[in-house]
Amino acid sequence: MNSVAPQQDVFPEVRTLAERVFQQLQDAIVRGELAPGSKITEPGLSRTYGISRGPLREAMRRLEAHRLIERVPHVGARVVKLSMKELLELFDVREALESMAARLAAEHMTAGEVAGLREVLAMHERQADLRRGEAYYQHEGDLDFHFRIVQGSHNTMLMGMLCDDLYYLVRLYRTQFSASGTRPQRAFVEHHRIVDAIEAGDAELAELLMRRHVSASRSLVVERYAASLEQQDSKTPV
Amino acid sequence: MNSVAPQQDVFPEVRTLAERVFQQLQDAIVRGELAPGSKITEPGLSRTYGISRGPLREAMRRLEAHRLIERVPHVGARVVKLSMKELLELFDVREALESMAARLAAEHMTAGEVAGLREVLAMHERQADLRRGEAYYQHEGDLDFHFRIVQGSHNTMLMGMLCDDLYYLVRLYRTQFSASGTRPQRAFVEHHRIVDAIEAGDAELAELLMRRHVSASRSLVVERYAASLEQQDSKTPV
DNA sequence: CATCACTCGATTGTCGACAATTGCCATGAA
DNA sequence: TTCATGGCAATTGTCGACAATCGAGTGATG
Repeated sequence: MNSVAPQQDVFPEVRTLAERVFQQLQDAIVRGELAPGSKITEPGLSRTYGISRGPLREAMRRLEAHRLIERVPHVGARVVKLSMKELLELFDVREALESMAARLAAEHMTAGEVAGLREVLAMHERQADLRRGEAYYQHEGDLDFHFRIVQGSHNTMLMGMLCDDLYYLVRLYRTQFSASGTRPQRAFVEHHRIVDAIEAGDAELAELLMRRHVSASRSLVVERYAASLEQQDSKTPV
Repeated sequence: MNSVAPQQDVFPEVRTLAERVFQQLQDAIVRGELAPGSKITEPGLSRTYGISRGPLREAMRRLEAHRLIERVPHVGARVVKLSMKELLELFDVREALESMAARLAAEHMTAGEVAGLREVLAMHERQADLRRGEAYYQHEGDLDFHFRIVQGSHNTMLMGMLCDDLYYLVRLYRTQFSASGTRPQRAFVEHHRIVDAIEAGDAELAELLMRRHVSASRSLVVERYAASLEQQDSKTPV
């Protein structure tokens, strides 16, 4: 159902321990239950998850490849901690990939998929009306929107890169920086215009709008960061 | 015994078995020594590389995350085999990421890096002059060119995605389809124009040119594929 | 002859133990 | 005090063995 929605603590129909602990760890990291930058030891995780180190290490290798943890041979592993530089890099990559996704979506999305996308949009608007400040649903909702467009591109490789890799990093960033409200009203307008372009089959416009959309998010992050720095400086003047 | 041709046997300064076998397998797959689509079994690889299954499985998990092998739980793993559809998907992703890379390179590349890039270009031209048809160096050279531009973007995440993931798939495709000559003369001209734009700091132009460059490669692949299909059809008319 | 159930060999999944390396801490000398 | 040094505990790397699962081949049955 909810494609990007957070997993509850049980992962059914997962046939192997390594797979389950991989998903559990991925979830724990993205939710911030494992603090960014914190060191994780194999005996520790082995105990908490009640499995041996074999499958655990396999799961960690996968997490490493997905850039959610960083390992140093013979030393250990720690949860990634996104710096502002890396966060901005992430936005550049998103801009490139998601604008391409929008373009392909405009070319390949079916009428049914477009309808589903509109439905998602309407639902999130209702939710945002209800709970104005609390932006949790807005969060997942925003990702859900992007998620659907990527699916609509019908490009398996693109889907893999964005949904399996980047979106987890985006969610990690959102918890790490506790970034709230992605400017709801503006974003909604932009979302609608993107869907309009997709529905019209206007690939170039969809691409351009998505590009601006992601770029605007990036600018907002930069803006806020600069503001927070300024505030910090005024607190510690000398 | 060694069904897989042994590497020049040593990857230096690699401190762990899992890391070494990962690189060896990656190399073997990309070079086609492990045939695309062929099944690989853990006991088999364990014997050929002389290690136990523990580190081997860790290496395989990483290869799986990098999309070089595909695994099915309790069944086994096989080397990926790029279909034409997936190959075209790969080109779309490359177009998105590399055009972004070119844009960022135009903004961030140092004079020294530009000079190095020009040097690479000149070297490949000399080599292409010498060995006209044999395009092996052209292959690696082409990737080298793109590789340097990605580096010039100074975007770590982008570098990771392209150099750690996509470029291995590109090389795999080149061996799998034994794709020769990437239209040397045309490509060289395009390469030079891209470097010109980068050196001039013209981000938009660099992006556009790179986009066209990748897109042209894609079109060429489509063209050749259509031609090969046609030929096949004429061979087996009924 | 086709189809289904079953058995068996092989492969994958998991575990606990052992070896190797690291980082910390105490001890001692300059 | 500061720095070097050596030992020690903890963690990581590797291995071999056992359990669980799959699928190919065999034979029985309609």
